Amino acid sequence: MAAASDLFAEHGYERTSIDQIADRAGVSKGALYHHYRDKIEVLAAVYTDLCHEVSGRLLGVAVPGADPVEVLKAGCRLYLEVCTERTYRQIALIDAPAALGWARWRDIDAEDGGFGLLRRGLAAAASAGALPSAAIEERAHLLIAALTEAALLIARSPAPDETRATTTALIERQLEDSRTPRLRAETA
Amino acid sequence: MAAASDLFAEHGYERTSIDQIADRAGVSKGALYHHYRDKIEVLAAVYTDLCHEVSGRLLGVAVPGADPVEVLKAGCRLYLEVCTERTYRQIALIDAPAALGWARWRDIDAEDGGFGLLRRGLAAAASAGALPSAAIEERAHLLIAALTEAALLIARSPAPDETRATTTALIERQLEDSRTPRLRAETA
DNA sequence: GAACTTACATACCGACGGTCGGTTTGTATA
DNA sequence: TATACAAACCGACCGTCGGTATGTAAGTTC
Repeated sequence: MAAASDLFAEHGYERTSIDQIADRAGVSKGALYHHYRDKIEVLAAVYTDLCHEVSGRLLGVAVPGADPVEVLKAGCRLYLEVCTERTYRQIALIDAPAALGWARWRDIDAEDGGFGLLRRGLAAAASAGALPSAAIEERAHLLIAALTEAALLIARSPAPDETRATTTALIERQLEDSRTPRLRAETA
Repeated sequence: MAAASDLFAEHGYERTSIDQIADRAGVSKGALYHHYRDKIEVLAAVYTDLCHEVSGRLLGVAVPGADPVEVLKAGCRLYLEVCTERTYRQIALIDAPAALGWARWRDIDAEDGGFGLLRRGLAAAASAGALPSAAIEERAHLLIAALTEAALLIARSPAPDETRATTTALIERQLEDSRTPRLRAETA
């Protein structure tokens, strides 16, 4: 797994051969195929692992009691930072969707990764009355897609810091705009 | 090109072999490689063509003199319909980004496809004062990413019409929210 | 200790992308 | 019509790579 992760991150999934992974791991091809049905399952395992790791890091920003929309914003900021790390970008943003297919990619992310947290975050904000409770699933999809796009845009930008600031502001603005309007009495 | 387009649309890029394309086109492999440097260039050509075609269709919604934001909304609605067509979905949304890479995918779309129109539409809306003129490039990216995600979500949805309505509403709402606030005197 | 499972290793297969030497067809010139 | 050259085209061949078949040594169970 570590060997595969390294090679995928460095050369991409397609350009990494099963033999290379086996060699790096110090085992034979047969051993590898004993543990994984095929190459794609290796990627699925590596990606799932990565999702777990990122989930752990993202959970750090969830301060209980805080404004749920602010928590979401903080999560988005941190996620964008994670997205710029080479390993996550290559494996989770580029290879996984291409090789696993969009559906499975999102499913794994929803189960074990940041997408799942995002959905729960939106649901929490909705049940706290801060966001509309309608179309949470769809909102989550549009948001994660925007974050992913922003990450790739930042990665290619000649001025990454600036691009990050701009896109972050746009996304946070979107979150702010979608707040449920408060009654005047509630507005402190 | 037509042969390749059909096969890609039906079986996907990876699962289509050069020999199949050549056979279907009634030429030899050598002839094919005489016209295209490698397999990826065949996809690039097919995708570029597809972008042109879609651009033409999208241009139909641009009514001169209309509210630029409304034009954008209409364009988004039409684009979402295009996205649900099998050929466009498979080639432009699934295979092209995976095989060409995100950067080249967006570049072609920006040059010849809907993404270019979107950018110009946002720019037009900005210069008409309807949208902020800042961060147009980034806005365009976030919007096209949302549209793409919505398209794939719709394609997988058990209730596609409903999902399309929901996502369309969310995206139009976003556009509406990002209007530059008008002075009170201007608001008819 | 026989039957069986697990965990590997090695040799091998078929498909596929891409190359290359060579042939045919088209075209400009004399 | 003959010559020269280029563009279009053919199909056999090669290397790589994902995946499989076969073999084997070390437990585990009864």
